[in-house]
Amino acid sequence: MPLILRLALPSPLRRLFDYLPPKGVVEEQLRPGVRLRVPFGRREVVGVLIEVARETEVPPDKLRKALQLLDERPPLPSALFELCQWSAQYYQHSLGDTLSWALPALLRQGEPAERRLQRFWIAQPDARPEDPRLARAPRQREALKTLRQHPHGVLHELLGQLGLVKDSLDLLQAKGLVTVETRYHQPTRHQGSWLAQAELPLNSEQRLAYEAVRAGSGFHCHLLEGVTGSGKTEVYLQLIRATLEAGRQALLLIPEINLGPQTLGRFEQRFNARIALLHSALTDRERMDIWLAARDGELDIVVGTRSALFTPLKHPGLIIVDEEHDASYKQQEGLRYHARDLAVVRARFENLPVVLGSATPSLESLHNADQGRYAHLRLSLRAGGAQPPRFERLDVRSRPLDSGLSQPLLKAMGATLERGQQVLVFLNRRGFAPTLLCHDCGWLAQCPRCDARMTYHRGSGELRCHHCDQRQTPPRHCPSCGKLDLRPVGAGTERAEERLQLLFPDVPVLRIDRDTTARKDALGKLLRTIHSGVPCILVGTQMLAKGHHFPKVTLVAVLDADSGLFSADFRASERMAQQIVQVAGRAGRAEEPGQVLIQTHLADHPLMVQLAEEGYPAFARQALQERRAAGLPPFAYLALLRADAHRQDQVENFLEAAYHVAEGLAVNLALPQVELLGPVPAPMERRAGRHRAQLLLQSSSRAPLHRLLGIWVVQLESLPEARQVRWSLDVDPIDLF
DNA sequence: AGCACGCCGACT
DNA sequence: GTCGGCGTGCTC
Repeated sequence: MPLILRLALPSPLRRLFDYLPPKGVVEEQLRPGVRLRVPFGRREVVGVLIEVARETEVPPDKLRKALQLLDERPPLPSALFELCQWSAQYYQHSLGDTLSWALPALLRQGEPAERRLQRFWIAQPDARPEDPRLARAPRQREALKTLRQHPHGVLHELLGQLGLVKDSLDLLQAKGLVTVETRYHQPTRHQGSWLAQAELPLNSEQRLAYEAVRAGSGFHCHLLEGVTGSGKTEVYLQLIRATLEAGRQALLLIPEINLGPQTLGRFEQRFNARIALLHSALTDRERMDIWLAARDGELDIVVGTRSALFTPLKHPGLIIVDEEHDASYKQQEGLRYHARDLAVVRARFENLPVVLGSATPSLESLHNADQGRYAHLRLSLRAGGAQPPRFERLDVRSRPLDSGLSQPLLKAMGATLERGQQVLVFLNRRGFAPTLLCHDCGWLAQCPRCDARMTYHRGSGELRCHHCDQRQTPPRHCPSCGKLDLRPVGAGTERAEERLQLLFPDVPVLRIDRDTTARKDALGKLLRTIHSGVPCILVGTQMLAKGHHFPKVTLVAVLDADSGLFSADFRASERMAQQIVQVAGRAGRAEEPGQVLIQTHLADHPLMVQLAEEGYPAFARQALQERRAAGLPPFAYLALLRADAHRQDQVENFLEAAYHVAEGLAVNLALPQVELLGPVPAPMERRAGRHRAQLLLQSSSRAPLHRLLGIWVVQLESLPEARQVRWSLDVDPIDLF
């Protein structure tokens, strides 16, 4: 019997494919984890060997021969390979596709798993621009000066960017003033201490947290709940220093915002270490070089967003997930993994400590801490004894609103500006107005492709759908009754900006949202104005809630907090509270506590009261109780089957069929814990011209749910109704849309 | 998911 | 006459 190679292939199909070995390849070379190029249908793909078997169910006429063995040894270390297998299983995703998400693009295209040697131009240490041989060679002199500013050398490909000309360098090389080195492109480190800069002293709470993480050995998980300004980052830095001293590598995950450069800067100042930042602008080659360097132990610290979780580490010592509550850790397509949850799984597999940090922890993590699964560490003291911001509910029931702004709020803003301080207005809604309304007949500007209103953008003079990016010029007459009285209703950031500029003509009003920061460095320019300290008003969306610090802002106004309290999504209130607290955290400085005014029509709502009067921890307690009472996560486990299609009946048929299969499984497998809710139309039934619906599975415990899911998805794949729809299964969905 | 095959509308 | 629309069938 010949050898049978069982491969995971980059395909959504949740099964392995069997092949015969390529010509001339012997059994010893076929180690699980190596890549092979194989014919697949009418194309060639790269697969990963899962196992070598002696027999196969596949009829011999279908069995094909693999084309080429691509690796001598498996490129993916076994710990990570196991993490991928676990993830594929947990998220009910195809293993081959899961591996594709984890491997650098070049590896899944079949490139050799080798780093690229590159040429670097380096000035000799004793080369001086004053060298007499350069007295009559001004261009060489300039080139040498430029090169001397780069002690690690300049990549050959980047010479042009620095205005360096190869001819000058060749001449300098001939004089022995410049050399070319061929080596890997990677950060370097000098001999000696890991610290390039002294550490800040830790306060008592920080020290406790630091020591708690250091005290354990092997896997343990810590929830570090630290209010803004309490110095979480310093704790991270010192934990990383201790990790480096132990000869190990650290992995830091950050949310998907532009905080990478800022974080990297801080790390580079602090450490004499080899640090890499994984960000979206990297080329495939750069990404693979970092991946390989980390795997081979040639990087000390890896910083990156969600997908960086899959970076292999030769000597892993610590994983930190910063802002662990942030929704960007959940991937919303393909393999729908949650990087925070997988970080904990990975730490368990690799026997490491993991730290989840946030000022506003997710209810999931708080619950895990309550259950004793995570150690709960708290940082409540602000640096320099700064006072926490004061929260005030501003009841706007029966108060007239002027472009979404109430009189008391405007008064408070005026007073703040008069004192020479800055005001931040938080409004999580872009555009001028959420919709256009005909005052005569009630017609609303509706997106033709979605069940949603179109937002009116005055700046660009168009109606835009924020769900499918449909754009059109607003009608002059009402399309329904022909009258001319079309009015923008409600207020977005654009309208708030315009109105505030009218009301406060003497101060700049800076709008910060996706529309005003689309151009490169537009955000940087706005931030520089803010940091110059002039009194001004910032109007912005959640972009303002993340990362930045505005010491001159002493008043934060939250305009539309209510939407979080009556949304259909059970997580809306948690998100709203996190956003409010995060925005509030941007404000204030040591001497001057910030003031936070929350405009609301629901001033008596228990969650609102808790948040404003007692802060986030009390809010979270209250919200957790409500979740428990309602049997919602984290007290229950969810899986959501989503489907969409051109025709509504196709979606219905598929979900009905899926329902019956699941119902049958629940009975046959005796899994009464698993409840089926639906199928129901999605909260937005039509989006981008497609009909959407979903089926929710809810269970009081995880094991029965997963038992059912594993069998269910395989059956869904072969359902004839499935061919007419696009469907996906979301395990632990974070939003039900 | 790709990719090809296959059968019906407006055009270089 | 053909280019190309997306239905449907398959991938060891």
